Amino acid sequence: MAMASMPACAATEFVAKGRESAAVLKAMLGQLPAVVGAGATTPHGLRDLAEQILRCCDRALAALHSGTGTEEAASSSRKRKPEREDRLAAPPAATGSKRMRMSRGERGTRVEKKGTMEDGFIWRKYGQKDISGSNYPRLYFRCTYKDDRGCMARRQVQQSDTDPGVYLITYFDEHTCCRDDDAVEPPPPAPFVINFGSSTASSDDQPSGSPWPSSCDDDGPVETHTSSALCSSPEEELQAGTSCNVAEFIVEQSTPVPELMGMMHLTEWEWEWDRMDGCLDWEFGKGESSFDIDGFVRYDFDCIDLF
DNA sequence: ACGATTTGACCTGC
DNA sequence: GCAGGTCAAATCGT
Repeated sequence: MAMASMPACAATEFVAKGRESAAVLKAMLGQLPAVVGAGATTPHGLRDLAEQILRCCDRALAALHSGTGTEEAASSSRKRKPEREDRLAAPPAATGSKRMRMSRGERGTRVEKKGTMEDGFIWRKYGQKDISGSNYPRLYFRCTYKDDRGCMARRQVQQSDTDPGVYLITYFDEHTCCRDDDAVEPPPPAPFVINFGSSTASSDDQPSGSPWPSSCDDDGPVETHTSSALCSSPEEELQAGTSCNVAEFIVEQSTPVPELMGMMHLTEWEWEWDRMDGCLDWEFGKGESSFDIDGFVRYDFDCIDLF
């Protein structure tokens, strides 16, 4: 809750919102031909402009991100009380600093998922805590490959009080287990899952302990390209407004920060689509649109000065 | 036997 | 002192 480095944080939020607005604009422009009718003139200039705004915002975010990130890293190395000798004598730096980070409210990337808490990664539960004011405990997971590959990715999962079918997932750190050593063993391949319409039910069928989302079980590894298998690309899809309606997408997992984009091997347009999707939720969620709001991920940038 | 999960204790910031 | 995050021994499942 504490807003560390307030100015940068606020700037980040503003830029993020501006970027999302641009993404919405871009999406709306993309839909225009479908609305007006096939063959209608595409406002290329406007779309280019929107894309330009998006790029500028991305760069601004990246700049802010890196700047505050180093700031954060520097401040996180500040003094801390000595660990208890009888328990934590061996690795004081690692455990101590991490605990400090967490305790003082390290911000992660929050994602809301419906029906399942699976996201394609394999997690090991390491803790559970009852949270005051919440009906459900918070579950703490770390990457299964923490020991094998030193992957420090963590996540916290909490069932929504208002909608028990919704899991509020907060991601911390990035998956290094799937970034460098592809040669060793393919990482869990479906960090980004797009379900269609009835996905929620199949997700419910999924045993909660299973590491894979149901949509992965169908076709094996699923990446964002899955959507492009049905639609040549999300943007084209938006333009075409065909049967593969954006409104039918339920994006069940995403990490909006650029670092995670890299970690999930998203291409640029996937990233654009990813982000845009969230924006659509954010904007269209207000009312009149036909988008499936409930299923959409709600991005929460908080302050992107983590990592 | 081994790995994953549970759960109480511990640590830290507020 | 409290709440939240993590650790690690105990327990469970295979």
